[in-house]
Amino acid sequence: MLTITDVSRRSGVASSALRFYEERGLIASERAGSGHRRYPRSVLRRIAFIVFAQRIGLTLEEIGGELAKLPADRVPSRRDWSRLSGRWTKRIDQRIAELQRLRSGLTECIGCGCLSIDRCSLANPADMAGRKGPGPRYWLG
Amino acid sequence: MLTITDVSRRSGVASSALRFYEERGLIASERAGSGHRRYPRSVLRRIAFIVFAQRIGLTLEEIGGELAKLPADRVPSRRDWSRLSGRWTKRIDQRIAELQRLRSGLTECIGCGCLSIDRCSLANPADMAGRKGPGPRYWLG
DNA sequence: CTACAAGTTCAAGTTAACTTGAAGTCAAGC
DNA sequence: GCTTGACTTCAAGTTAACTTGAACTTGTAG
Repeated sequence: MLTITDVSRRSGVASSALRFYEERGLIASERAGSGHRRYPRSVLRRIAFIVFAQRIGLTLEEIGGELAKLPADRVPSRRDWSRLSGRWTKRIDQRIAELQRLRSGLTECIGCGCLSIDRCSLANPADMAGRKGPGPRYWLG
Repeated sequence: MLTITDVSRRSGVASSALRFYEERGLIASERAGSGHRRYPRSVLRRIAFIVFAQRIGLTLEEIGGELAKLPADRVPSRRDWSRLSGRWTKRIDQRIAELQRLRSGLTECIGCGCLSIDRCSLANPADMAGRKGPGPRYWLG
């Protein structure tokens, strides 16, 4: 069993953040007789996944929802993690696709010269995007 | 010259946000005799770039810094925007690279079976990353 | 036994990027 | 002239994800 400082050091996540995650139900701890937190090794993997997911762009709430799908009664198996992993990989691919779309918008609108005309959908997306809602949202879908 | 509501509708950015951007020096406006804001058409392009940059992941402060490099004395030319565009495209590529790194971490660490051993750099990055600083930062560089 | 480092809780502070509300001004239609 | 809607400023509120501080307890080294 690890102390909060052990976990903090090994995961790179501050103790205060670990307490915060616990409060939000993302991780759990047992308590020593003293009231001090004690963590099983498996918490490190859980935390690593939390950090991954954050970098992918998930909120703590979403992450909590995902982690809640893991079995509560046992240490998650490779298969369990694999399912999560798959969903998150999908998210990554979506985000990459969005970034590529943004890049196209950026280079095409410069390259094609449409920056010189007012009807350019970059400069003036409401005109082009129409039903997709107002504004640059056109590019953000 | 456009009113704030015109600009808001055409850009998809709320009036309150436009005032906020002005306060932060990201955009500018002239005033009608009444004190009401009046915007030149060119502000739409500027706002579109702001929205783009935000989706890329730049903070308003960074965006302000970039926009400050545009000429203040005239409406930016295609060449001016192109320079910005190039820098932001670079940012996009970096972010895509990071996401691909995250995806590798996610699938490799599941796929290779290292999730079953404690020395896995995903579950326990401090051990592997060493000098790169503590924790999952290893994957985030 | 005495330090003092590490842990605890709980409330309040922080930053980004806005939004909301209050209180008042301005413009257009009837 | 009056109402209504758009506009103004300025202060304060909001959400996420933590951090910091206060006040106090526990564990450990000498």
